[in-house]
Amino acid sequence: MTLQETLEIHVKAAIKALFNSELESVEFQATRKEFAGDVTVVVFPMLRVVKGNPAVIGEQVGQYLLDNVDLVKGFNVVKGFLNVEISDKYYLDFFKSIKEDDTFGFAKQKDDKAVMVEYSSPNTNKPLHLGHVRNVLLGYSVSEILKASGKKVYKTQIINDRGIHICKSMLAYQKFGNGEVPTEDFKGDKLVGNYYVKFDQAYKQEVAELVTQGQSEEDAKKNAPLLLEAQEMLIKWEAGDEDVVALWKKMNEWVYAGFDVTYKNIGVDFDAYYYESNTYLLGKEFVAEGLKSGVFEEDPDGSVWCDLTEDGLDRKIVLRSDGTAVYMTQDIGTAIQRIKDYPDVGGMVYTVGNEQDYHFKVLFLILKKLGFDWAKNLFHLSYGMVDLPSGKMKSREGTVVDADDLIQEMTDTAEEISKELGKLEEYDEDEKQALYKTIGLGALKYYILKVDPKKRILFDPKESIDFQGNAAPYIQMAYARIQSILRKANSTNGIVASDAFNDAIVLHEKEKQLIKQLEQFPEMIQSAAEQHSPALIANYTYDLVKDFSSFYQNLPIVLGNEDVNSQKFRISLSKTVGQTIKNAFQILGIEVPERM
RNA sequence: GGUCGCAUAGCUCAGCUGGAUAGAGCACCUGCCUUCUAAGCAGGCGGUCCUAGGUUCGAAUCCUAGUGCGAUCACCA
Repeated sequence: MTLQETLEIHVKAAIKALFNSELESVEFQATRKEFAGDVTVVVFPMLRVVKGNPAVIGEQVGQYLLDNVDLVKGFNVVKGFLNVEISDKYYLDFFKSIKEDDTFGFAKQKDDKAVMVEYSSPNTNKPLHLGHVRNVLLGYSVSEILKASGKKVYKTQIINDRGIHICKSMLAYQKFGNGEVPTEDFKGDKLVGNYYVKFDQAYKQEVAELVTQGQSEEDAKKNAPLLLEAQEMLIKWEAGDEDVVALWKKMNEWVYAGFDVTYKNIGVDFDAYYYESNTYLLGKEFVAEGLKSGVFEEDPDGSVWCDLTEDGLDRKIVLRSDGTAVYMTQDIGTAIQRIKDYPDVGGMVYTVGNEQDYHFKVLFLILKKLGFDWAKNLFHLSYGMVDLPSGKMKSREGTVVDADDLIQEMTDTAEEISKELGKLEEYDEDEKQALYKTIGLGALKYYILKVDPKKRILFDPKESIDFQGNAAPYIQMAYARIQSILRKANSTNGIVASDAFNDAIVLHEKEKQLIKQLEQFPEMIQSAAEQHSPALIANYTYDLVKDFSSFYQNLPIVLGNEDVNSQKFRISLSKTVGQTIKNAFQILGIEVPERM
């Protein structure tokens, strides 16, 4: 039971005993640091049940708690706020109960339904950029947070491997490729992306020529020979043309190999892959079923629609008049297929940008109408775009921040800073490189994850990502320091963190603050899971580390600490804080270094 | 035009179900490295919480209207 739960019972009992009234709930908050006390009971809401002066009621309740509850050792009332002081013993007992738990904060897996989390979901015609990075980091972290909250999780993606976009790259490759193949220094996704850009350049040139020949720009865009050729290619692909399919397979394989390197670089993984080239057919089957059951309706031209006007939305097309699938078709198919493949899945999370809010609203509604009971457990993890100062990133125009390049730049920056600080001299080259990556990548991940997912991020490549203050390296530094302290303690006088300390500890304010902060961690994971927000974990970790840094700079832990019992306690406390930092960063997907 | 989202310090962001004098980091200014790592600590400066109404004992938080920015409303994905 948490401290608040315990106190809630007693406050209710107090109101019952003193005023013979029933309290629905009790409102708590942390006591502000200018007042004495640890937990504050807000008296105002009680006035609905108990009439009287809030200050007087606060006094009476406080006195009751002091008389009847062991862990309460004092109180004071300021206006309508009852500040309750909690005994050190409570905090020490709590700390003892968690200090040897390396999985502190993580809930035991509950035996309920699994969640499938979709993220990344790239097109196969271009490399991953900063926008994908936000998607991938969010999806991965939310998956890990859900796991830590006690859920079983499958990570998945839908790969948009067919369509006009990949045909454009293919066509450009056919025309200008001269048999170029990926090399170790030039990944396949980059290669294919280059031909996508080349297509666009050549296409624009054609359009311009047509316009000088007198066509309107609108017509020219439709009539440019390259576009017509690409569309022809798509038709051939759908018809199963051997040459086209062979080229499509070859180029997609190049892209997948390139993506794998990037994912590995970022440090994310997947449990299941779905390909649009498979699922769009599936969607058609379910559309046919929905047509029979009356969820969908067919127009005279043969197109199939879902009428959502009664739900305040529009009519939505689910099949074109020529019988081909649209985006919605395949998403319906994919969702149903996933549940068939993983029957233990009871809900899904889609990590997709907020430009598709409407699409998912419609998708979820259609799945509900089709009668799937799991449709009520679908969640669109909608996040804001990552924009540049110049505006939106556009792959075609080459105005993107490439994922691989960005990671390399962050690693290089970490190296520069480390050298400036002149640390790491005694490290060998491999260790150094690994550390630069840990710090650089950590800084990038933290920078993105600490922001509320639904807010958009403006990324200015000229302004460097922070390595100080509310940033990953600050937190990693604290972790490394703690490991250093543990080594020091062991080498100085043989104390290890698991050594028992006795109860003759009088908690220093900074020690108590740390324990209070630790106490928050499990519920922080639960609310981060409920809200699908890694930002909560990031900000929590920062607060914990700030408290630790203050503790570390103001109190002697090993050296200069005469009291062996206190040494043991502080070492143990440091170790547990370190473990909590590690656990928190693990679910953000950020590594911590043993030294830095 | 309809719908959805966002708006807090010069900049980047916290602020949970309404609660005490709105908090951090960066930047700027002061101190602190011959004890465990200064990517740090201690402190200072900095606010019309977009505007106007409303609900409430109490509003950055909830409601209404407006302003600004973004997204979306395709037989594109």
